[in-house]
Amino acid sequence: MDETSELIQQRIKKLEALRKDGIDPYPNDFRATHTSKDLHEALDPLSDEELKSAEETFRLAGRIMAIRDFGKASFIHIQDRKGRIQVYLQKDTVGDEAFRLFKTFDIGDFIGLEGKVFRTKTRELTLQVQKFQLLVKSLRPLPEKWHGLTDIEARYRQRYLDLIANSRVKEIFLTRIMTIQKIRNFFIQRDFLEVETPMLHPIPGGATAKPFRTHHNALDMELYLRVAPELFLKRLVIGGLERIFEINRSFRNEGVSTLHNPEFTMLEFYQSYATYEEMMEMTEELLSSIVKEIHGGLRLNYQGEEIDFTPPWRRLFYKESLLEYGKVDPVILKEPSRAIELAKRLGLELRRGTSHGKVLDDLFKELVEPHLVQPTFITHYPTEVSPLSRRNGKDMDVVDRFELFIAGREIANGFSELNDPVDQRERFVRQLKERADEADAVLNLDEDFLRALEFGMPPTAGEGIGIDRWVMLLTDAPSIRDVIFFPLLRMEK
RNA sequence: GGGCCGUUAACUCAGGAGGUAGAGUAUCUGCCUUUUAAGCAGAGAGUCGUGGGUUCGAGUCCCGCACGGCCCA
Repeated sequence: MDETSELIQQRIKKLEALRKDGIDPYPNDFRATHTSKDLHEALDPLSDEELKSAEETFRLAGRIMAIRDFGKASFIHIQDRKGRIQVYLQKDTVGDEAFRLFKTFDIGDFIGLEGKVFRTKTRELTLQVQKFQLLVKSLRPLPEKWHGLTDIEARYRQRYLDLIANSRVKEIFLTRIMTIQKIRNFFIQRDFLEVETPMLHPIPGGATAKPFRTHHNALDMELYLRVAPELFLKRLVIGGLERIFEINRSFRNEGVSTLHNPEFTMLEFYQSYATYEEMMEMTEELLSSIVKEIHGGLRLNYQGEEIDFTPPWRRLFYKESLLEYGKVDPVILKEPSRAIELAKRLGLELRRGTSHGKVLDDLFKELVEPHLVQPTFITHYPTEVSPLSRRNGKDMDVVDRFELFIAGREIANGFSELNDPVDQRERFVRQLKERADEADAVLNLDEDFLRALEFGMPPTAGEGIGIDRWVMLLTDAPSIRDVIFFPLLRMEK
């Protein structure tokens, strides 16, 4: 503890004085009957006469957020899990000794209250306290009442203070929580089962991202934190769980940015006897219903841009998007050398390789993605960059896959699943060859997954949705760190 | 990894051109029984992120480092 702080020293003295007077500064025997919200909802609509005749006694508990002291009476605001309410204490009502005790309380302390309700001259619903009890003595001063906590680093490191001081922050996280609940309900209603699959993977798969490495001591085994749950979820589909979803963490050992946190939450879902086209429709339904429930309509504002979620959303072939938004010469879609030429001219580094598909993908990220502000499905991706997707029946070089873009960023990725085990093996092998020159690539063929596929996977479509990014859109958050309680930061000092 | 910006009291912020640190909130003391950013009077509170350097003198200028933010890769 910061021993030099005068403010903390003062509060420790108060704590000692309480103990000396036989008062437990940390009791746990108070039970509230109501929350602040209960009172506001039930009593705000009442007339003054109705309120006066209400004889009910209420018990509330909360943290003291403001004190306005008048010598022989005090107004305070307390904050509980549902909000705030004003409280009035009078010396005459609570008694001299109790009032003296109350005067030692600080902003930040928790207090239990019992009393009746009235409305002040300024028409604020207020609890007139008859009895009260200290519930917790707080030893550190809270952030300032007016500006709150604005230091970004402090807000992330001490999220508890951010939550106490900035009501908007609590709203954002409530939206996140509600969103996940709605997603869960959406799938349960459609006869999907929520499952959990391993986060510790012997072979990282399901996405081409750098994994975190770890080690199991007893088994003396190298393990990786999963980069995606995909391959385990498909094993479950093979096992007969035809409709499943998982909402949980994946980990990617890559950069940190406003769109990337090393651990992030993904929804993945799989439905047998469905195609990527049905997945697109389900995505429209799912996401627009969430927007409607949270915003009351199908439009929302994200960082100054209005986004309209009214279905159906635009669908555009991958290559066409390069022509339309990227304004590229059509020859670039056919001639790998010309594509590389353009990429170099644009100053792209092409670190993922110079195959035609990879280069087109880099061009797509650079030229097309930023323009996809309204919800847009890009479809017909090159097979080369889609190792887990089923080939298109009419064109073997593209797959039955889509990615959903909103506000210039990828939100979802879905496809008809590749269930041809021979094709899957070939694509894995090709992937391993391409990555052989990457120093930190983990090169392993997931033989068990291939064996599982050989038993036969029903025709299935699957999809992943980045929950953090989706919540950013819903809450107008500019950084992914604003929607993750504890984003990864370097150690203090 | 590169560029730019930030780090001053518990919190929010000022500190011109280098001269030894300020305000508001919070805290403490006094007054005040319907206030709500309550009010009035007074007081205390600082390793100016950190380590060097320049200088008679550094919060301020220079260099390194740490942490954070934004942009780029």
